[in-house]
Amino acid sequence: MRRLELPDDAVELARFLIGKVLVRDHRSGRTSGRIVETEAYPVGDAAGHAFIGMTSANQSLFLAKGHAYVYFIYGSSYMCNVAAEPRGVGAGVLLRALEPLEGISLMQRRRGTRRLTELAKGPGRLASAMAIDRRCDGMDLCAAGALWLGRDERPRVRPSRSVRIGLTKEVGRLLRFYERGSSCVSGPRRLRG
DNA sequence: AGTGCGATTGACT
DNA sequence: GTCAATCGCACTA
Repeated sequence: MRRLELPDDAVELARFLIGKVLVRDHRSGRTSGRIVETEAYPVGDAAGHAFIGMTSANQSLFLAKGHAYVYFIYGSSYMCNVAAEPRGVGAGVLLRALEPLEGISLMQRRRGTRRLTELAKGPGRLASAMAIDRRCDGMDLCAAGALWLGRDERPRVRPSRSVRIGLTKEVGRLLRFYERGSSCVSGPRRLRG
């Protein structure tokens, strides 16, 4: 698959990434999945981790667009984001769900379930299924490496959008994108869910 | 040095 | 449907 050319801001990137493929090349094997759900955290968004300015924890959000920002939350889950702006500007897109494509048995072992629709439904499960952790933080997802973005063979449908999930700030903004009809999407599948 | 809490999940009623 | 576990980090002092 050839290198992806990413759009210029977080909202466009979140929309763009629906229907693309996330590939993980790990020593235990390759896993990949079609991205079916994302959320945008644009510049100036009080719900975004970049809002407080650059710190040791969020610095990868300020890398050039296409770099991974991976963080650990609730003592249990890793979240995988894609930086969305030029170097020095903090904004990103959270990857929330995948439809598994390659390495399904490996994902099943990592997740402890055989159900395809539950392997990567939700950001923490996505990271777990793909063996994404702190070591992936700062990787360039548009370069050759252990974690990268590619295209899917299948046609892309126009993403639906809704409010974002789990936030206490900036609650009303329609910055969640998802593939309508996919059973791998987490959470509500209607406009104001 | 102590406190509060978060872009969640899995277990349970 | 509800709810607690769990831990790294920002913030206060």
